Amino acid sequence: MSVQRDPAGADRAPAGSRADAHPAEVARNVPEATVARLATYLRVLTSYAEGAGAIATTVSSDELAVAAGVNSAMLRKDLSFLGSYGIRGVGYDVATLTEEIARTLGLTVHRSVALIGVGNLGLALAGYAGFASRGFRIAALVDADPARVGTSIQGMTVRDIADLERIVDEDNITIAVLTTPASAAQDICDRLVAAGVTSILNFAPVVLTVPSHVDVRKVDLAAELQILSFHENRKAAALLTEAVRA
Amino acid sequence: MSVQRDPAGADRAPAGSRADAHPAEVARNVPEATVARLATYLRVLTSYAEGAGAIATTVSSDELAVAAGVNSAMLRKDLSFLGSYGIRGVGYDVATLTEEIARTLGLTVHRSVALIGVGNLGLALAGYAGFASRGFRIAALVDADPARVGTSIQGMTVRDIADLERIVDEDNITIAVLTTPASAAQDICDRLVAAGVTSILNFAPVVLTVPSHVDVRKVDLAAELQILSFHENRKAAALLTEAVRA
DNA sequence: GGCGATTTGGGAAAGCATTCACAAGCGCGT
DNA sequence: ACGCGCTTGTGAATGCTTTCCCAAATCGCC
Repeated sequence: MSVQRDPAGADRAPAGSRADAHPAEVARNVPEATVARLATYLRVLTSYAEGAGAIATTVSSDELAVAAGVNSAMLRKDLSFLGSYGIRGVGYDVATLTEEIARTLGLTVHRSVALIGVGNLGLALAGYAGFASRGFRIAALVDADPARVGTSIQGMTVRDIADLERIVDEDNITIAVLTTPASAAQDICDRLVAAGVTSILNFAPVVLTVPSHVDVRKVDLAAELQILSFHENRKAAALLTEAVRA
Repeated sequence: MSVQRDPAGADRAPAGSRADAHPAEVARNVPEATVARLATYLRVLTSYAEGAGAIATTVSSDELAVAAGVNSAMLRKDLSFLGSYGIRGVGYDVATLTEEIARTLGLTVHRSVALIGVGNLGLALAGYAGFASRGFRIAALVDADPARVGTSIQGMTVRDIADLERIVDEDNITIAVLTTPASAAQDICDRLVAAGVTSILNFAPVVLTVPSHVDVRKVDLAAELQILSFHENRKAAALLTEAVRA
């Protein structure tokens, strides 16, 4: 998602930067929609490698597509943006593909993530195993509440929002996860950006305004439910008209 | 269908059901991308109504678009799917538009939501004010862990997953939020569907397989970070080539 | 060494979504 | 009553995604 890419979202790099693909491993310009799916493919591949017994060293686009819940043509096109790592008549080597996707997603480089706002949701995210197991480590927990600052969570000490700039700088934070109340979000966002953060995952229900070099992804939990509600409504209406017709 | 819809996602109703717009308030077939944005518009409108003093009883597509972080032409097109509720030369009446969006999203009907899995994330969601304030009430908390079953959270008693079918039935649950471990997700999903649930918000990092009449939305937190990571990578590469050129 | 079964890669078509651009409608001031 | 400025609603244009489809590549078998 969501873009401020929520559902869709496009902010194009306005400047040229055609990135003429010469310097070895500059990722070709992969479409946004593809990037979002790469993460899924990677997860499936990982589970293949460990889970199912490492028997299958190779996987076909069809198998992988089924496991990832997408059309196999789409999967092949997605992978073709990374280069030609498949073998015709055979499939994709699990290890190679895994590595290639991980590199494209920039997961081979360590990136420090800060979590701002240690309320209920922040707590849950701090302990979320999925982050750790998929290549991310929370490097700092930050909060504004004096009652929380200094306490220890998951072996980390919660630090004071007053020191935000210093924390970003010292720990080389480039990605921040924002779980503050809506009222504080834009303010903290501005400070993060000023301090050098260039990517923000925003759980606060507000639209953040950022300079064009900063990426924001929004996760709006209530919106997700509302979208489901819409479909419930549609289904109910469909049933109704059907009943009327009968 | 049975598409997962993570970032984008389109599943059209394949069958006819042209919904000839006769039966009063059948929602015209609103594009998926639009539905996702309606939730945002609704939030902004609500904050207008309360927050900024109820002075402005009307709002222009430009104002609203800026507040929602989208292009004003897109906003107008989005709203036009609901019907013609604007007044040329003036704008949209805040109250009318709010109501109209809420109705389109099916928020005027009460829907019971069950939360399955009361781990860290589940706990956070149970207490998430955003749900309550935006029209959803958690009607049931369910977990498999005997240590948690029977405990009280947010004034609700955690119930046993063994009673899942009865709970869904008795409380008339149509929407379920899944925050179980990945390994249990598909299994519980199947039981939910069999019991009559038709919409699922899935936080477990697996692709759920469901019949076509069931909607699934996936929220993959680690994937969000990976997408940001990709953009970090791209930005770094852009800087690099720029430096080389100089 | 060649043949058939398989599976990728990618051009081309089809389908959606976003943006542009402007005519049509509305209110206000005169 | 009328014109002017403002703002909606929407056809057309553009751009992005997905799907279709098939030639080219590879393996295993005879």
